[in-house]
Amino acid sequence: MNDSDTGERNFSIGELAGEFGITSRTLRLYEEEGLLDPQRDGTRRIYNERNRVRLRLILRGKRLGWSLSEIRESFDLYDSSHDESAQLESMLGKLEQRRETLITQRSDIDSALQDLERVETNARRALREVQAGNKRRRA
Amino acid sequence: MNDSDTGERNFSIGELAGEFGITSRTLRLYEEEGLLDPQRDGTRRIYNERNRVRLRLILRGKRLGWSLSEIRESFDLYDSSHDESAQLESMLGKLEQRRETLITQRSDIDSALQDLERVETNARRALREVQAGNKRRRA
DNA sequence: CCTTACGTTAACGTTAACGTCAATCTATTC
DNA sequence: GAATAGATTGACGTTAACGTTAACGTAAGG
Repeated sequence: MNDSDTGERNFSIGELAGEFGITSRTLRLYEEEGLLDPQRDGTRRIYNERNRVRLRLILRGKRLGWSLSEIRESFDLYDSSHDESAQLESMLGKLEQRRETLITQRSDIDSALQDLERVETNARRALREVQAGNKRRRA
Repeated sequence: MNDSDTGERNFSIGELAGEFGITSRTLRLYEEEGLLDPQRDGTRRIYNERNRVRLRLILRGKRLGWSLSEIRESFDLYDSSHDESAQLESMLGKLEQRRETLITQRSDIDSALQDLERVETNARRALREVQAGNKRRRA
């Protein structure tokens, strides 16, 4: 084991970037925006498994079209303190909001998929017809 | 019926913007980007039902995080000619790609919803505990 | 010791998706 | 007919999310 004593692997910024198909610049930006905070070896960034999980969450958020600040808010939501009831209630409200947008997003996806299938069957039919026409012309 | 002879209603840019919660600027931009092309009454834009349907599709795309050019590409895909088999095959490929990203997006949504539920039940539990503590303290 | 690879910060550049504002036109209303 | 409401084009401003470059440090290898 190259690292301290836990059975955990560590990663340089370049390794992590390569693995996830992003650039180092992007990782530094995410850190600047408070989405990641890797440890340091002197000045060098060291990423551990926990950081990788976070990164995966960030990228999932991006695939859903969230902005970096929306992603940060979701982290804040998840990490927020559980001691004041006012806090907890506002949190539950925000969670409910998120759920709603996720659900309309899912129904948007479903209708987009339906549209897609319509277009696809049309295209397949058209393709068969074109090919049939070609056969006749060659005969 | 205020308009020509078809039973269709027409809309000014302001009406349409108001109805969909966007600004006129946005509608003009979408037109500039080739996503909409309303008729004109002199210089004024006139939107019909067909334009509204398009707009709805645009906004659905936005909710899914698509860029305007991705949205335009999807329109191009839907409207593209059905006469050359090469065209049709490349089209089927692109459709397949779209389907894949939609499906990973949907599974992203599902896992995000699961995370959300975990956090929510935790928050509810914490809220009950806090409230129980308050009761005891008041007693 | 020199090169090469990889890292650092800082700063400026770029693109998309609008917002904002100015100058002007048109139709309606008092 | 003067004012008001909404429309037009054109241009410049703004923000987010990076890309790119400069200037520099550091560890490994030949």
